[in-house]
Amino acid sequence: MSQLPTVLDVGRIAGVSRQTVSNVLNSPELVKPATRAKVEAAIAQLGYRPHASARRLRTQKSSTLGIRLDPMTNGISGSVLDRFLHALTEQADRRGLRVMLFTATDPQDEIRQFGRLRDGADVDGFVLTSTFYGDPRTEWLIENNMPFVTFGRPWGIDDMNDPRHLWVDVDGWSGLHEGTTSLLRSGATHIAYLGWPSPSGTGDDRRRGWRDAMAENGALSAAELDALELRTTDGVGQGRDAVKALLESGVRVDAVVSASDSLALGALLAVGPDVPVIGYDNTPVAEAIGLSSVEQPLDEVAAGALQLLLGGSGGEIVGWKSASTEPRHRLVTPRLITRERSRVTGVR
Amino acid sequence: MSQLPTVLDVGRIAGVSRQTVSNVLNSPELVKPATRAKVEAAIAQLGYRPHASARRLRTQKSSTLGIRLDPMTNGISGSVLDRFLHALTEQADRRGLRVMLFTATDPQDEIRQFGRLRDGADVDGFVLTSTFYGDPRTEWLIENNMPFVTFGRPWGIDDMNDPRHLWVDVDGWSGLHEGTTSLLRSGATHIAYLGWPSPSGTGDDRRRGWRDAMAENGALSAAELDALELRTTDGVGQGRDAVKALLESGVRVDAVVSASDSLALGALLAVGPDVPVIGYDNTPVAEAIGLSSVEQPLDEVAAGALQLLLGGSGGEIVGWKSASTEPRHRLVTPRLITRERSRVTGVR
DNA sequence: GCGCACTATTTGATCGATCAAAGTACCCTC
DNA sequence: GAGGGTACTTTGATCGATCAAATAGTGCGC
Repeated sequence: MSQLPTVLDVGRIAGVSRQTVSNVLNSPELVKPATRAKVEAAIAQLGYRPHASARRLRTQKSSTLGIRLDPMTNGISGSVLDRFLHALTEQADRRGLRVMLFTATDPQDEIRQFGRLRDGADVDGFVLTSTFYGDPRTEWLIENNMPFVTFGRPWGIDDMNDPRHLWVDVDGWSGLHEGTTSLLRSGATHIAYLGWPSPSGTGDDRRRGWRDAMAENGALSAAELDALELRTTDGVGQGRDAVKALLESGVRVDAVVSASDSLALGALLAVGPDVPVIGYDNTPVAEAIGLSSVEQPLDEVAAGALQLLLGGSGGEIVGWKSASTEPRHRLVTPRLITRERSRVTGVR
Repeated sequence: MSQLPTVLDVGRIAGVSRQTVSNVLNSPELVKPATRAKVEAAIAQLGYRPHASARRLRTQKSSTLGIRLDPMTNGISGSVLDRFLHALTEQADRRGLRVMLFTATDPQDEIRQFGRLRDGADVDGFVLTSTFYGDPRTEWLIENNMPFVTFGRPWGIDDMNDPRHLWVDVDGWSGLHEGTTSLLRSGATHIAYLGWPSPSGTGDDRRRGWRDAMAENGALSAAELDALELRTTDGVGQGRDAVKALLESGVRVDAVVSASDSLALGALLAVGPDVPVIGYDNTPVAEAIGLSSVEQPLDEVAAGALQLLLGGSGGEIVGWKSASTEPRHRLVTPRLITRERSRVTGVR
């Protein structure tokens, strides 16, 4: 087990000083091409890798992002965070960043973790998921000057355009608008919406997508739309019960669009195999069952998050203080995955 | 933005030297209680946190574990890794360890990443998932003296007792044995097994659980058992087709046990709502659909993995070179989650 | 041929912690 | 009271990199 090579060893072999080796790695434009080639050869020969901790100590940067792993198993939609995490890790890697995980029991605890990770120079930026009304976490991060980006819009009134709050989100409005429109085109007119109780930033956004598409179509009155609008907490059973109640009340339902695959699956159980249903998130369940669903382009979300955090300039995590011309947020458009027909029926 | 306090600042306030502060943190038993109290007060007063990178540079340890995030969206069972990851992060945190993610395109690439992360002192141990026959990764790690533990037994002939290979696994045999036995007790005799093609360490293990339970019961001959044994690649469609073919061949099937929830869901589609089916992994799909399934106790797996890696002694990641009396592996027993009845039928 | 600007490279200092070795008390024994 | 042990604390050196400033090397104008 020989010692790992250091900049000094590389310099010795290449016949230059340690600083020149450092420059080749960090500011190649300062080094004469011929010298650079020699150094690069020596690096390759020794298999040299910079010692990340030493670099961090000196630069006071970790090139690492922290992300909290959700405590609750999010049921069916848990895989969304999972896929996002994968996309984020992959893209971060490509930019020389690492991703470190942590857990927290509640927002207050999460803030404590922010502090710990920052003080230890473990991470120098955070990616937050599942933001909510009046989220104390973003406030803390802004006050403490920690770079961060959220996956999810800030849902407060003015926050959305706060230049200090970088965010990426998926345009749920567009997803449900597209889904609803596609059903309308196929001949359905009485399309129900199955979503979550207000206020829910994400939920209300998706609901408006359905409502606007229905309004554009013009076949139904506002009162009729109100009747087709269902709200319940997330879950297969809840979705099934809500739709079942709607049907029993005698309302005509040609199709259902919903705010999640869980609810959509519940709807499927209630309406039977012949009424189209569209879910949201395109989870493995949707694929397995043959349920149409709105897919969030998580690669794009991850790429956008990193781009905002890095401020376009390169490997440096700068947060919102990047050049003032940089955009502060990004809204990506989801796409509808259409599947043949559900294989689930309303047994029991 | 004042500078973060260092050991020196703490020492100044407490009226001791930097090393004493360090000792309070790392070897409190060396410090006189009265002194320790003063130092601890100073630490609290300043809100001091040790600088992780500086410590790592000096000790050449990172107190960080690396784990690869699976590149493929594992379909339905992806959530297993997800839940494991959460359990691991939480338990690691409790022991002062951090978890860092990385991705890789294939085993060879993963080995490259091992090297990068080790050389940069980013991590000092790895947790591997989804091991397979003749896995080159474990070999590399052993040769390069990197501590690691696998979630999954090494499936080579002699590897299972190799003292240098620490592993934790779930006793798939037991899971299927229990599932099969429970079905037998409820009156079924012709229970089919739906699993993956050999050789598959995990799959063959689960298959034996079924087979042994059936043999103990003694109602069927070996030839009859052979006829009830199905093997196909993982997937809902594949499972459905395999079971459908079996039924069409005229074989009697009272129930089905399977190696995964995906296959189980396929089986459900083929047999209809009145034949019991048991899946494996207890994924959100199983819960949503109302499918009985074998649940892996991932908290226990994570705890076991860390215990093996830390060798009982405390916060130090030592790998297999811990005290020779320590156990080298751990097999945890899954438990069967019984659900009322499937809600899925064989439409289309 | 002298000086100035500019480029390329090297040297000294430093980031914040821990290791190793060297003090400093204090107590005990013969 | 000299020597030796034990308990606690401090000092000097170091981990591997980068920053800041100093030094060599080069070209060019006049």
